[in-house]
Amino acid sequence: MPAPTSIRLPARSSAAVEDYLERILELINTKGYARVVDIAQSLKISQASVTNMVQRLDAEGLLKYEKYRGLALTTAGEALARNITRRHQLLTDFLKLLGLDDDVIYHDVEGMEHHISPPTVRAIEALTEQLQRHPALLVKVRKDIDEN
Amino acid sequence: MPAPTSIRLPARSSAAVEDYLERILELINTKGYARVVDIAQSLKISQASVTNMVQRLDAEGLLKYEKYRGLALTTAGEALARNITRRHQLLTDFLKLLGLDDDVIYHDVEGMEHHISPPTVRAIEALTEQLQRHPALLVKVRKDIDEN
DNA sequence: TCAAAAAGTTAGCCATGGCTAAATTAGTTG
DNA sequence: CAACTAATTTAGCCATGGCTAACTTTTTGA
Repeated sequence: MPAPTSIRLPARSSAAVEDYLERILELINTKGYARVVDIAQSLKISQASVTNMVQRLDAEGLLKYEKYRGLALTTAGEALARNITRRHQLLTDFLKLLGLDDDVIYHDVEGMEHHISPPTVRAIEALTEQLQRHPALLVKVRKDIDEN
Repeated sequence: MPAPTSIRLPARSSAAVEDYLERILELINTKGYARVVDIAQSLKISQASVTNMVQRLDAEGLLKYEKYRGLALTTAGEALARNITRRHQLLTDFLKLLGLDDDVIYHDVEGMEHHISPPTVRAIEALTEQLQRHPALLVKVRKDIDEN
């Protein structure tokens, strides 16, 4: 049997699952761990809700959870979380390029990110790259926005 | 009292409410009316669910509904529906410009449209206009996409 | 006109993903 | 090491927005 060349991602995750995974990865990256209380504070939801979801994510194989102890992302969970994070960052960069306010960007990305398919991600990626090479066009866009 | 110069839009609508209003306006524009059965078929949900929501939209003042008879958007409902439709069309046009497939566009717009605030709408509008004046840049973007 | 079909409604159910309150476990500290 | 505190878990609830099945109203056509 040949070595696997890619990681199998779960079929389709809900927006809630994606939000949890994204935040868990971020906590692990910044604090080194992600406790229930940390996740709850970060997502501004109750600890009870977090416990529930964490148990579900364990059942789905996206993380390993030991009751009262702690959790760690599985390979699949981490791969998924990285994908989600990359998409989030790309969208944020793109809207930033257009000159939008940080709070607007935060709000809109938070809502949109779960609904953008890989082809659209690639398209926005390509567009962002080209826009960065055409500052003059961006200047015009920002001026148009301000004039409204 | 001076004449009102603008229509008061409801505070904030759920994604479901927005989907209903958008589809109802579309049906009225194309068929001249929007029956429960039409809405149900168009949104691919049951007639029972539509009846429920239509009664709720009536209670919220977004449309006038007469049991067993029919419905008509109120001024507020139509204004909201037009806004939603305009945002939907703008997003579709934008993604089309990037060269994405119609089914991808349909899927992504359907998901994203409810999460994009007015400033971002304006920004994408301005960007779309500028991109239309720079076909060369769009060609490059589409080439980048294809190369991936 | 009147019976069958189509449309609409109601009742009751389900899943998702929140919540609070109360119970339990783990960690800390005098 | 006991007791207090913080963290976690459980139980039970709620809202949203779907569903099916059964019933009612409206429309249609022989």
